[in-house]
Amino acid sequence: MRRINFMKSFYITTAIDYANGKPHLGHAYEKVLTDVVARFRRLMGDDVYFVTGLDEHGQKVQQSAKARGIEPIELCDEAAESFQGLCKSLNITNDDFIRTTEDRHKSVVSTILQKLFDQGDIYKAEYTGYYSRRAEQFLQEKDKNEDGEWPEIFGEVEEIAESNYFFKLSRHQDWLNDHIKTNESFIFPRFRAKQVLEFLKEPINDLCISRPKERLEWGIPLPFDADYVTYVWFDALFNYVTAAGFGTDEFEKRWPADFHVIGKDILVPPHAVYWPIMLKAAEIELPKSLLVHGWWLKSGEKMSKSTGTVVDPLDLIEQFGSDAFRYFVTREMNVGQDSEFSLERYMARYNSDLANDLGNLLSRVLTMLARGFEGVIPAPQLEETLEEALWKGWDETHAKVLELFEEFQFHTGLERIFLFVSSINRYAEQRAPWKLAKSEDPLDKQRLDTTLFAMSESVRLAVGLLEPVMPETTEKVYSLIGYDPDSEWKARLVRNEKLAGSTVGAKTILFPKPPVET
RNA sequence: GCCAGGGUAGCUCAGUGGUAGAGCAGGAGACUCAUAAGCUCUUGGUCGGCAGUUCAAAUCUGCCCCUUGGUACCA
Repeated sequence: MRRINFMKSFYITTAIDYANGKPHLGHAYEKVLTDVVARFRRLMGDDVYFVTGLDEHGQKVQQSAKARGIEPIELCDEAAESFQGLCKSLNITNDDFIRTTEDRHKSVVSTILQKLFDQGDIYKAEYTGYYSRRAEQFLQEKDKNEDGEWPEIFGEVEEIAESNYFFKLSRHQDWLNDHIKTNESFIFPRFRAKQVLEFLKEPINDLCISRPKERLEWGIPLPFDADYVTYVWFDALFNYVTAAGFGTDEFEKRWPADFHVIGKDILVPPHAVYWPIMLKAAEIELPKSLLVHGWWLKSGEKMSKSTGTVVDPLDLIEQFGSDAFRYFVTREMNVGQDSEFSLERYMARYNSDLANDLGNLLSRVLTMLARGFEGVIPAPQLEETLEEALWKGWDETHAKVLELFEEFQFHTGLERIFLFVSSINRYAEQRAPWKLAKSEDPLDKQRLDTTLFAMSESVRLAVGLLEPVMPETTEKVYSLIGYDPDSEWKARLVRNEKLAGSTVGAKTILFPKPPVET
């Protein structure tokens, strides 16, 4: 008898990136966003399973490999290394990295395709269109010039007929329409669902899912016709199911996915139309939710004033650390909307929030403790109005930020956290421990102890809340203030007096500022 | 064309019916523990435009303008 008392995983995925390309800001953002959600859920106690990966088949990969005189798989291996390197440099906590050329995936795709073929969801038909031999692809009306001619780059264009396999989409159109209407949480942000419903108002055509092998070899063969490979969507989308362990015991623990994190460009039709219908036809449960993010605008186009060279946003990871990068993209992007990337904004956030407010605060605390307390955090002696206000501020921040993070409002959540950091700096000014230290009054001595404790404790709390976004910083600060994070996250976010008696580390510059450009 | 998002202080953005907000940038000041950081005060907006609903609108309705994206077998 099978035991059913397992805990359902929180299964979250990114879209898989196409192997014929280099990592850019958009890839980096999607991984960071997903990782922030994954870390947040993990800290909240969920059993998180997080997968990202690479989409490796298709015509462009085949063409690029051919142009370089290498095998397609060699090109994919390079890309896999490159994208996995990106994950590593961003501190991404994915549990798996799926590649669509892996046997486990080919096997799943074959199984599904055969099932759908057997039950009549896939049929063969002839397709007529304009074909460019040079580009090795069929062209669309929109590919034409304004004068109605085919552009030069396509060379000779001829109208040809080709037999292909098609997947029946339309039979589930009404069902999908109903599903999206009734499941409010299926698409986040909600307004994106309107676009899908709009799309579904018109009758949808069936989806061409194959390419003849004579045109495309680099793909998964159709199990029921060796002359064809499957093309794009069955190959790419089913990665989510493969990675969840379809066909193994793990599958029922992980599936359905809690979130597919995707860009707005692949919502309609792939993830919101093809994917649900494919799953419905295959009799597999639907993912619970699609988390749709916007785009970074003008990425990589900003010029450095001093050198005149283009700044690659990804260079900033190495230059200022992964936490700074993660902070920037999470703080600036309102999930669902677009945001503009610029070096100026980046440096403003880095200098102002990270270096001046947070990093400098830690410096002051460590210096004062080293100077007057031999590096040991004193116990609090009293609680006056200023302390009460500080802790009240924390309670409000803590509650509100968790609420915002639950709703993916990371940008506002981070804003709240840094408002709290500011309040610690304000508290320090009001208490002025550097003045208290010079007083002979015993009450002032009590206040001094209290102040240093309160500053240390509030910094501990603030960086604790930052952990999903800035895990390295959290760890580093914990270590510097002599805090052992042995309890679970929720408990660590509650104020206590355990820091009293801790020995702190030497003064450390968390976020060094770059030399001022002149 | 149609559909959707955005249009709030110089910049980036919060704010869904009740006297316009934050951060950054700019200006002034006091302080000195600190990464010339932090703190206090301050300049700055007829909330894209025009109508309408309402005792009251950035917030609801209509039209228009600008901008981003989608408009399928394209990754």
